Amino acid sequence: MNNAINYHQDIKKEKILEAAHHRFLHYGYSKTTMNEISGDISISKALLYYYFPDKSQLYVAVMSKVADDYLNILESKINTFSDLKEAFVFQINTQHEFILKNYNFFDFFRLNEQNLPDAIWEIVEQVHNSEIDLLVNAITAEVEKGTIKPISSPKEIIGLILNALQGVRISTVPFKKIIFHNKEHLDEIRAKRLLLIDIFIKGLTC
Amino acid sequence: MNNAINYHQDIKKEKILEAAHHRFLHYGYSKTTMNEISGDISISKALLYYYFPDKSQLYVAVMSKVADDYLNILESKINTFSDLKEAFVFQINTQHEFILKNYNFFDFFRLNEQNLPDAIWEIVEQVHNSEIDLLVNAITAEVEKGTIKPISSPKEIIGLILNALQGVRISTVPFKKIIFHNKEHLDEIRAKRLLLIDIFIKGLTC
DNA sequence: ATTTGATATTTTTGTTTAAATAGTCAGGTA
DNA sequence: TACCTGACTATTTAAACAAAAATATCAAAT
Repeated sequence: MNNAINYHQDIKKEKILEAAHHRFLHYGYSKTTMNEISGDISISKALLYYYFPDKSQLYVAVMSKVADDYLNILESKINTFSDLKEAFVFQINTQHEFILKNYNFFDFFRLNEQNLPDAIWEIVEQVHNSEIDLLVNAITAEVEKGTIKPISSPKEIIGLILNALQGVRISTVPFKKIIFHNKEHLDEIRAKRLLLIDIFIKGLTC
Repeated sequence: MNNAINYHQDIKKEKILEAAHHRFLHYGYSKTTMNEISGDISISKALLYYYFPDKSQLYVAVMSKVADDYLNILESKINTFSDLKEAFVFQINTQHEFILKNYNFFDFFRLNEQNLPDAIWEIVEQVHNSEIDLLVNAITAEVEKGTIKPISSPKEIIGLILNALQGVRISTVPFKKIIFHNKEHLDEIRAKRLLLIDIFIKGLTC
């Protein structure tokens, strides 16, 4: 019986999360109202508050679920690369697909535009750490193989390279007000990152 | 006589530019008033408008002067480097000192925070192009010497590397709301950039 | 244990008014 | 004629307040 109740609760929560995900993904945090979410699945707004304490925690729940998918992909692939470049290419491509699919949740620039709950930054950091782990693991393996020269602090170097990759922008106009990226922009950025990685790998090779 | 008049005008203009530079540097565009600038040099506000058509063009004039100093340094050094690394180290250090000295004018993040006149972006672009020229020149020389492997589009590669350097951030918290950088932050970023350049150079070397 | 309508509370938006600031101009001075 | 100013107007920003919208709560129903 307790199971049945929890099962029912879980289904309801799932439905809410799904509706919330849909709204947040398309309209962002501020431009989505609790009324709309409850309306989409034909429940009262009060019921939303029965399942989730407030809007910000609902958002975090949605974002956590999305992040979990990403974290699982990374975790399942860790330690499966035959070289460092393969690992980087995987990281770049996975992040690329992930952002294409979840633009409003993990596109860096959008995160800073909206006034999202502070709690999301822990999730962002967790994802970032997972990416670092994956790549540190790959680089360490290479060092042990002797194909990459020994590094005093692999974590620092990987962090630095990820920063550098993050810096890659679309060609026209060096900086200037950053506008939301569309698919073409993201594709261009991805291509440039892959180019950059080649140089990095070469630079780290013995 | 015409010369005398122009000479006098130039002195006055210079004085205004100096006062404006001081205010803009410390308080930024929006938080500096034309009253304050004129007050600082004990002239009427109307006189300001006699010499400069409006506030935004006064700002651009100040910024142009600052940029000119920078452009002159770059130009005087072009083609004087014995290798590519030296050129990159020079670019990083020069930019570093320049931003330390002129934070409100050329610190990227501050530029996007204030609502500056659009015309400044041309100046930013000009500076950026000058940096690219310097480095393209250095890399081309290296390719001709045979120390760096031939590159199909040097300008593109240099642009990419400058993007990457721009991406370098302070360690704590990967992204998160960008706050104005203090000297310690800028020093840390500079150190990391120098580290990164080593890898790049190695990656480009034959 | 779930669910809701009604209601309270907080935040956002819009409007008005006052103050601050940008910008103009007729006229003065050298 | 070139340079300069005080007094003025026009715009922009800020403050204060009301109205609307959104978040959040709760007593009562199932």
